[in-house]
Amino acid sequence: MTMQKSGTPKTAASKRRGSIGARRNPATEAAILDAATQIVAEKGIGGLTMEAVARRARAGKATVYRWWPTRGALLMAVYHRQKQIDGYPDTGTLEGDVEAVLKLLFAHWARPEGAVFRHIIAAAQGDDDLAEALEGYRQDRLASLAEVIDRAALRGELSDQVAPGDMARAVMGMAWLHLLVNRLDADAAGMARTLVRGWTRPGETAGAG
Amino acid sequence: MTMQKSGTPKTAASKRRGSIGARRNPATEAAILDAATQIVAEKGIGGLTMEAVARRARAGKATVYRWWPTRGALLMAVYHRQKQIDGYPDTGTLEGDVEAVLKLLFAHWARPEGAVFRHIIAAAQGDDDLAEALEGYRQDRLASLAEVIDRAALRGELSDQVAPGDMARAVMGMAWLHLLVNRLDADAAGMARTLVRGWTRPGETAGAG
DNA sequence: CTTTAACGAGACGGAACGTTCCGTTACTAT
DNA sequence: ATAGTAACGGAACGTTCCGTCTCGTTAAAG
Repeated sequence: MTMQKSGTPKTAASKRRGSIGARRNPATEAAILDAATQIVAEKGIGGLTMEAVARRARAGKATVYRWWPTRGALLMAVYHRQKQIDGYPDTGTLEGDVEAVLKLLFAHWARPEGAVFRHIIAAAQGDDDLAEALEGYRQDRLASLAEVIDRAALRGELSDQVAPGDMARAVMGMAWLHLLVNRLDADAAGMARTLVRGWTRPGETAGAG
Repeated sequence: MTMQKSGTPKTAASKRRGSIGARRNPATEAAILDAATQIVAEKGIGGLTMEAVARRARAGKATVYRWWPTRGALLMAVYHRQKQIDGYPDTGTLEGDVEAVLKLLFAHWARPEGAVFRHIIAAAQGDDDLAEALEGYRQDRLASLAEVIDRAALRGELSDQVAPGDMARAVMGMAWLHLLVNRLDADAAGMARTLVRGWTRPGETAGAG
């Protein structure tokens, strides 16, 4: 008499993670995030379906949906899990700092797991919730860049002709552009030079009407 | 014996666009691109399914797929159809030109049809063919920016410390960033100033490393 | 012990996918 | 004139994924 229904092995604890009671199972959370990370790294965002994640994690779809109601939420969780770039190095000059920032970002994004971020930006274009989450994260990153710029200001290195906020956005824009067009191998030092130094000849500041 | 199958009105030419022989029907192409444009403008990229396009255009799905094998290809066609920004104005200064470029781009992207571009960038993140098409378009845009920068060089306005290619990419990055985070109302003049003028104090060029 | 909630598994209807037929149409080459 | 060719609208097909919903099981909380 086969008591169990279908393929429900009750033999060992090795399989079937199962509930640990009326509370969230950390092992399940980890398994789902692991699965999602692997899938994105292997097949890109196109392969990341809630079904595929549940399958690989040996989890029920309901469990996935319970904790991450949308694919965007799941993506964001995957990225947050591995973001640990919080401070940027202090090289002594603004240009050196900007170069270091760009190199750090490019190196991070070039990793298989780091590639998730471009898909987050992409998905945010059609997902308001994700767009909001991304905007929060972006402001956080801008604040980090502001610290770099503040340091330059304390050194007395900064011009008062341009707004620090725009400086941060220029760096971010340069970084995102190269991420989105898959040019993470570009010359970060040259970019930093272009951003930080003026484009016009020194002392000749052509005053715009 | 009912000769015609199902609902095949043979009464007038008013309905059923139909074939015009063994060649592509321009009316069909227009109808499909019109439908796609309308759908994106009305419901955003999320509503743009091949089925919906075929429905609205009163076209067969096979016809849509015949000419635009992927949604990305259709998106690109919609955008190409309405892109007519080819030259940028000559304001007399690099900073003025960059400001004009940014304002033109922001104004264009802010239009309901112009919003397609951000979805193209998004879709390109997971579609190699579209990514390639986007890259071609991007190079074309970079070339346009190069013209602006060349004009400044001819005026003798340009510094020789930074690469013109990086200048163009910095402008593009700034523009794309604001497109992708829905900040097309930002201060283009300030951005232009930040990009073109140096960030550091004039005459004090802090030599890095 | 009873209640509660998370767990794996999977059935369900719906939507869109991309493909494949069909019969019709009209240009094109013979 | 006649046959060949290819695009057209339309519809049906099987597949995949969606998000919701039940199950029976498990173990903490009360």
